Order: sequence, then structure tokens, then C-alpha cells
Amino acid sequence: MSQDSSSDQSSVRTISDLARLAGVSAGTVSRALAGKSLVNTKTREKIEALAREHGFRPNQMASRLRRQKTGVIGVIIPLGHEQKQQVSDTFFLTLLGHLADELTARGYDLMLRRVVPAADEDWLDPFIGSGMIDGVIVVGQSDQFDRLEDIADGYRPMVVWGQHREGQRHCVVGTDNLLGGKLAAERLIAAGAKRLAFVGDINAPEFAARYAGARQVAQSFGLELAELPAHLATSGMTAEIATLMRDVRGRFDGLFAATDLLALACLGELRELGVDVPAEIKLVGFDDLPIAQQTSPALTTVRQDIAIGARAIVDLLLRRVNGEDTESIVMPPALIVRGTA
Amino acid sequence: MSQDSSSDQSSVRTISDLARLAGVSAGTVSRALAGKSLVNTKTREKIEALAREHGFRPNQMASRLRRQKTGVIGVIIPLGHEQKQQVSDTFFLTLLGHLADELTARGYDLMLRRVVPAADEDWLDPFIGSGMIDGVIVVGQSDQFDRLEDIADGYRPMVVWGQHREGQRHCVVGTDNLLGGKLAAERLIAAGAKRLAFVGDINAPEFAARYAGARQVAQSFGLELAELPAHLATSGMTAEIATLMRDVRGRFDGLFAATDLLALACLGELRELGVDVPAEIKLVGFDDLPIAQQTSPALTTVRQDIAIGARAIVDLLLRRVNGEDTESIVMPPALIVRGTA
DNA sequence: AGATTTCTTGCAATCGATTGCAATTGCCTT
DNA sequence: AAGGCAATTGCAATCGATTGCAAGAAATCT
Repeated sequence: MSQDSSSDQSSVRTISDLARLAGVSAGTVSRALAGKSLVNTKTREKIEALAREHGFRPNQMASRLRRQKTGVIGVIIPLGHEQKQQVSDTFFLTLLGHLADELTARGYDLMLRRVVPAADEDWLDPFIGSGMIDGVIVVGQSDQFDRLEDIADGYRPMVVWGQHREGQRHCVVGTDNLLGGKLAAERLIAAGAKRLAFVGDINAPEFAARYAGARQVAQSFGLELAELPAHLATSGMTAEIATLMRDVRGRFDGLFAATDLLALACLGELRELGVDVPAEIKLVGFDDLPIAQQTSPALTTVRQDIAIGARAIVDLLLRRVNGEDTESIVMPPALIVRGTA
Repeated sequence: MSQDSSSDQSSVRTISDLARLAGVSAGTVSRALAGKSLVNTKTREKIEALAREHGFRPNQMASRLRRQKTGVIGVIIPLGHEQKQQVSDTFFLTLLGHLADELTARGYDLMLRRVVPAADEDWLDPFIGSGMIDGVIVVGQSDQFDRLEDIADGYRPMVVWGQHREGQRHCVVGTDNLLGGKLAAERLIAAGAKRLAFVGDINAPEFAARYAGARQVAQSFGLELAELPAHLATSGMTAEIATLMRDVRGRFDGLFAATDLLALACLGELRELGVDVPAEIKLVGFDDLPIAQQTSPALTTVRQDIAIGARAIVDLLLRRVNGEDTESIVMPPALIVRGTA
């Protein structure tokens, strides 16, 4: 069966080939394969049988050109300017996985592109102007907030994962990072911490909001929130965290890490240094990656629901592709209390 | 600047529009933009300036149709039949990330598709027959070894990540899992373990090979290798491992986990049960994910170099796209000794 | 100056599927 | 039996860029 179709691949390549075989015109074959009602049932069945027999598939490139519709959604991941190495950030990759599922389920294909905005001024236009995609999902704002605003004015079918700012023009889906930060700080304080620090890079808008939220709560309790800058680059991260943690002991008793990945690194390093978590230092992460359950003690963290986020992104985008206009969505985070705070 | 180009998006959409503006024919514009030497330098510069000014990009769909070359590589991830939920397997996702980098670097786009072979008999043909992609990378063989063999006979530009079997016809890139298994077992035994068990699902070809390798070594030392079936599904895994670990104490003193993810789960659970690793039970994982460095004690594991693997896959595939024929590549794994064995 | 190259450029066919319009066929009505 | 209507089907234009061929222009050579 499949052997036949393989060996026949060469003979029936176009819709015209099939038309000749079936003794009809190309137009009829096109209509039959598209399942249009205009075609006589018997004709359609004959054509379908022939198509199956020869393993024929209409060329999508041609179809899409003619119909001015690609059935492809672009997903673009802007890499931060500092990290030259590959993103292996579990969070983004997981989001990508969910996006793939969601798009597939809705009949779209996913075209993935990774760019370094700093290196290439013109990182988004070539993609949306290529005629290859019906819409685009931008995973993470990086430091390109203004650029995204510019683009949103002229190109509607775009949805961005990231932080929402009052009055912004590009459609965004993301977590309420401010609230998330508040939850984290509240937990640390409730667990008895008094000297708080935030571990992460405040230049990313998402992280800045988490920091701000935590800071607000800290201040309302009359406490400070120190800032320990740490980057997410996979290679350097461990060393960076190691340095930070060495100075932490005695200075702080509550850490809020911008990301579970950072929290994990902190946790490992603190254990290495013989610091008891949570007795001596309390720790809260952000994301609730699957690994967070498996550390010991298990990580207390703030959950963003990636699956729901992905569904929301796809939903908004497809509505935009169809000409609708949509508002941004900000999703509430949830505090997950486990062992570290 | 960018504002101008946005507002002009509508006026200059095709190569003919631009040709009219420049006072030349469409063919000349096409040649100029393609950087062909046939065009007069002044003409080219004029056209390029105009294109830049109006933010014009040639329609890729049309270009690709005409040139019979898409510049797109398909990446397909077959989901195992048992796991109905999304793959969040860090290993595959990381591989995907590297593939994206590698393909981008070589000027190709990446189209991602996830399929459930069990649910859809015809999971690969629609993709390769669509005319949308120049070649396809299959990430993981799942239980589709025979199907892949069939397809390889009729469709050349395909490279698969997975386990190599003597005499197979589809081109594969993967780790020498048998050797990896041997390394793991040797390490466990060298560390003093005598009652060994393998944690993982033997139905996947990669894992079967890891098991077989470990078993060979065990037998050469006159030891047994028990088999503890565990699945990778994210949700159920923790519970499954918990059950397994409860019975492990006293029965085994050396565990070889099919995957770092499983090893992590084991480690967490063993700690929970108050078992001292490595004093009471020794543990070796497989993959060397970044997290493996950050557990405590840090995980002893067998490394597969994902970045190199990705590069090899892309390299072979692009050679196949150009009509070359290529052999499979089996990469040597490396034992990374850390704290758990 | 006349002949021969060498550059540039335009023309028109082409990639493969889709679709509006017109033509054909067959069936029903009176 | 003739006219009318609906159901099918074919024809040809179209989507937008590419490219072989040939014509025209400019430059070089004898």
C-alpha cells in the first residue's frame, strides 16, 4: 500500500496529472479534493480514490499563494542581547510546546524563528512581511517594548507574551507579575523573613514588575527589599549565583528569585554552603516548573499556568487573524506553598 | 523611519508595484533584489533604495513556488501513544532549541508539527507531501521504527533522532545508548553497588539499548540487573517513582535511571524517605541536563551532547536536501561523575 | 568607421492550485 | 415535445516572483 504510493510519487505530482487520469479538468479535481458541494458525488469519489491510490497531496505552496492564506503562524523568540548562547529556558520552551499543541489543534502550522534583536535592528519585519505567515506570536518582550508598539500600529495579527503596561498598543498575554511579586513577598514575610532580597535582572519588564510588587509589600511592612542582579544565561548562571549566595548568609533571611531556574540554583548553592533552607533562609521562586516539586525541600513558588496562557495567546491571535480586535489578557498568578518558605 | 514603512505597507505590495515606481520591469527588480550581477549597479541601487524606503519584501510564497524550494525544514515530534498530555520533556525541547539555532544559522526556517502516530496512521506523509518543506527532521522514533523504514525508501531528505540498529535504512543521529548503559553500570559497580536496577520504560528503543548495555556489564561481573518500569509522563511520574522507591530500600543499592528526569525524581523521593545517596543507594542518570549539576548531591550521569547532535542532524539533512546520500551517525556518550555514584 | 562583444533590460512563460463565469448536460414541467 | 431550471464541469485568468531568450544599448577591437 504505502509502497505503491511511494513508488508512484513521481508520476502524479500535480492536480493536472490527477485530472488527466480521472478524465476531468484540473478545476474539478481541485473542487473535489476541497470537498466542495459543486462536484457530483460519483466524480468526487472517483477522484478521491485515485488521489489515495497515488498518494497525491496538493502542493500547499501553490494553494496558499492563490488563496492568500498560509495557515501558518509564526512564533518568534527574541533573545536578550546579553546572552549570546542558546535559550534553553525551560519556561519558554514549555510555552512553545503548548503553543504547538494549541495551534495544531486549530489546524495551523507553526513556524519558529529565533532572533537577536540587538544584532539585527530589523528582526520582525522580514518575518511578517514575508507572506509566509498569517500572524505572529512573539514570545517575550526582551527589551523591545517600543519596537513592538511601533509594529502593532501597522500590523494587527500579532500577540505578545509578556508584561502588560497601562495603555500599551500591542496585544499582550501574560501573568500579573506585580501581583505575583506581592504574593511572594507576603509569603516570605508570613514565614518570618525580615531581611529580604530579590534575585534577578530588573531590566526585563516582567522581572521589574515582580520586583516592584514585592517591594510594595515589603515597604508596607516597613521592610527593605535588596536587589541582587543575576542573569539567566545557562552557562554563567551557576557561578554568578554561587558568588551571590556566599554574601547572602547573615545579610538576608528571605530570597525571592525571579524564576524557578534561579531559585533552583540558589537552593543548590545554599545547600552547598551548609545553609538550612527554610530555617535560616527562606526562598520563593516563580513559574512553578515541574522540577519545583522535586527539589528538596520542594520549592515554594508562584505559578503561572503555561497551558492556559498558550491557549489564550492562540485564541486571541486567531481572532485577530480574522480581523477582530482584541484586548490584552492579564492572568492571575497563584502562590504554591511548599517547603522552602 | 519605521513609521513610514508601516504606513506604506499597503501601497507597494508586489514586485511589479516597485517596478512601476522605479521605471523598470518586474524582472529587473527581481534580479536586483536577488543580488544578481546582471543588473547595472546604478539601477540596482535605485531599486534597493526604493525597496528600503517602502519596506518592501518579496512574497516568499510566490518565490518558493516558482523556485521549487521552500527554505523550510519540518521538525516533527511523534508523541508516544501512552502519554496523552503534552511533551514537556526537557531533553527534546532543548534539542528543538538547538535545531532552531542551527537551522537559522544556515538560512532555513523551521516548521514544527506534533503528531500522535497511534491516533493518525498517516502522520508523516501529509507533511512531506505538502510541498511546504524541503526536508524533515523526526525527533524520536517513538514506536514507529518500521514506518520510518518504509518512508526512508521513497523520501530521501529525512533525518531521525534516535537509536541506530544494524542495517537500518533511515538515516539516524543518536547516542550510542548501549555504550552509555555500559558506562553507567560500570560506574555503579565501581562505586561498590552489587544489587542493580534499571528505572525506565524498556519499550522505547533508546531505553532498551541503555538497559541492554548495563545488563551486559552487570552480567560480566556476575550480577543481575532488575527492571523497574517507569514512564516519563510528567503528571504521573512523581507518584509512580514514589511507589517504586518505597520498595527499593534494602533490595537494591545501585539505580540506573533511563533519564535525568527520572533520576531527579528518584533522588527527591529517596531523600524524602531518608535514604542516603550515595552511601546507601548509588544513582546514575542519563542526558546530563543542566539541572543535573544543581541537585545535591549533584547527579552522576551519562552525557549526550545535544548541541553537537543538533548540528550533526542539520548537517546531514542539508546534505540530503542537496541530493547527497549520508550515513547515520552514532555519537559516543561520556560518563560525568558527580556526587550520586 | 564598421564589426564584434559585452552589458542591461524587457518579454513572456512558468511554478501549481483556485475560482468566477460560461457552457454543457440532464431532468422536470406544462 | 419544447422550454426552463438546476446541477456539473470546463475554460482561462489569477496569486507574485523567477528566469531563459532575445532585443537594444554601449563599449571594444580591427
